[in-house]
Amino acid sequence: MEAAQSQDDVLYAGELEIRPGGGLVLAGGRALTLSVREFGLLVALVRRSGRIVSRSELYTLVWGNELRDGDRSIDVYVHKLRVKLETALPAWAFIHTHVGFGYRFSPEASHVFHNSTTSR
Amino acid sequence: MEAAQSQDDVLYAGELEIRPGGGLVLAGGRALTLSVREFGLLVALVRRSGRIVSRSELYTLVWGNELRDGDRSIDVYVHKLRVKLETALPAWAFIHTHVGFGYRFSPEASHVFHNSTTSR
DNA sequence: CCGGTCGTTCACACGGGGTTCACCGGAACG
DNA sequence: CGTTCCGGTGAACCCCGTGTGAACGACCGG
Repeated sequence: MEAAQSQDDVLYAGELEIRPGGGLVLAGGRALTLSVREFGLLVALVRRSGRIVSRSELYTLVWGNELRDGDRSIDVYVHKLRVKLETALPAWAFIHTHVGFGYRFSPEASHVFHNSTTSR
Repeated sequence: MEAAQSQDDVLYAGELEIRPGGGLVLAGGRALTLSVREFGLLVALVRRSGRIVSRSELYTLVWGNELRDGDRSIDVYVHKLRVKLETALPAWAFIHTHVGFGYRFSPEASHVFHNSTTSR
């Protein structure tokens, strides 16, 4: 499980502000509603920003025990997280898949179709 | 197969930064998306920088068994790697062919057409 | 009880990855 | 030169890893 951190440290990642001690996530100033698992997963990823984290490591960090073969919980929760993050901040992509390796957290501009700002 | 290395050693080669334990490659600071095979091949080559590595040795290192006669996997994956590396760092050539012998990894300035910086 | 949320699991869809094949051009060789 | 060998390259193919919607049961507050 995640090592306990001081109650008042704050993580920043792009437009995100995360208070691991308070269970709070602000996306562009607005609060996100995350479940316990979603929040734990996000914190685990953010604390390892830029690195690829394997599924089994993520599972151990957030769920607290070993990832069983065939368990898809990680995939499902990554998806739930992505949906909420993208809903809040459509212009950004945060969680990147590295097939065969795991997931990497890094705020990057999403490849939005170039509706040129001058369109129409 | 590759000998296990400490999880946090880092290989540098020109503009490349490679974390064998983390499955991550940074090219000029930006993360590259490599498949498992591509990554293994790159690591094997970088760990032998400057030396010529035969196809069969590469195959044994990355695939874990003997290279069968007529198997072109190495060629294909060298090509895939080259494409991704060149896309990320057009000014550099990393993997050099030695016909009849194998491949040699070495970051060298590529012979780019001198589009003078004053072009356009 | 009743409705809602949450975590887990399942089923199916989908795309990326690994392998193989075919074709091509260049190099080496006689 | 003509032939042969070797590596480069694009593409077809199938499988597996991942994405995704939904069902299900546990739990909780009202």
